[in-house]
Amino acid sequence: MRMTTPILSSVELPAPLPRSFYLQQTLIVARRLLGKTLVRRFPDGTVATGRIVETEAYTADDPACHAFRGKTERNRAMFGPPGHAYIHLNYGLHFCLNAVTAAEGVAEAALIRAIEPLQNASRLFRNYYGEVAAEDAFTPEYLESIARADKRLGAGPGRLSKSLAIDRSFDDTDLAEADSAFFLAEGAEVREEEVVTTTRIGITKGADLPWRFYVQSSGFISRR
DNA sequence: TAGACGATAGCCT
DNA sequence: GGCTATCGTCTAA
Repeated sequence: MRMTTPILSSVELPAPLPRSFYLQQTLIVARRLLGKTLVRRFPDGTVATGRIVETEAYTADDPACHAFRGKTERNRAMFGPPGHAYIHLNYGLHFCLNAVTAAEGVAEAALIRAIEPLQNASRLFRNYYGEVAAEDAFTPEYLESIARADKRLGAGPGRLSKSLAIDRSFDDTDLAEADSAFFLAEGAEVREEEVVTTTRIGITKGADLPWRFYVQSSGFISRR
């Protein structure tokens, strides 16, 4: 028996973080994004949420930053106002979601590398794996519980984008606007002793900078 | 306009 | 832990 996907009304949705949040130093923003809530509103009106547990910072004077060599068509969003999304394709396969930081004209961003599914994890599950034949054999509650425990749905920037059905067409989405397809909202505070600060993943330039942050206790980290 | 390579993830051993 | 699919973007010519 198939049950309908739970629909969260807009009344229940948390308010987006103010644009001023993204005007703090990029390293501070990356750190403070830990614990925040990523809210995704799908075209059919259903909503899924996740808790951010891993981020990285990219600054204008950082050789690993896509905008290091100046403005191009690809990185245009990073030069725009803070609080927008910068989404790029990586390795020809995976999309990566960034929150643009710093004042307009200054190209910096925080990469969101991992989330823990919160509400409507089964929707992320479907996005990631496609329609599952065995789905009808389980209760929605059971599907939701296994989906919430599935680390593939959020641990890694490419997996995260696939689960949330986010691609390059969402580049420049306003993350401080409640009507956007997705935005960032307040969440549970992550204590300082819970945060691990380390070097970034998968880059060769600026590889020694400790600009990656993750929640130590989370099981949804892309790489320890 | 060709050539190089990248902010990865999945599969195989 | 190693290998590789796969393609948009940038750079140099």
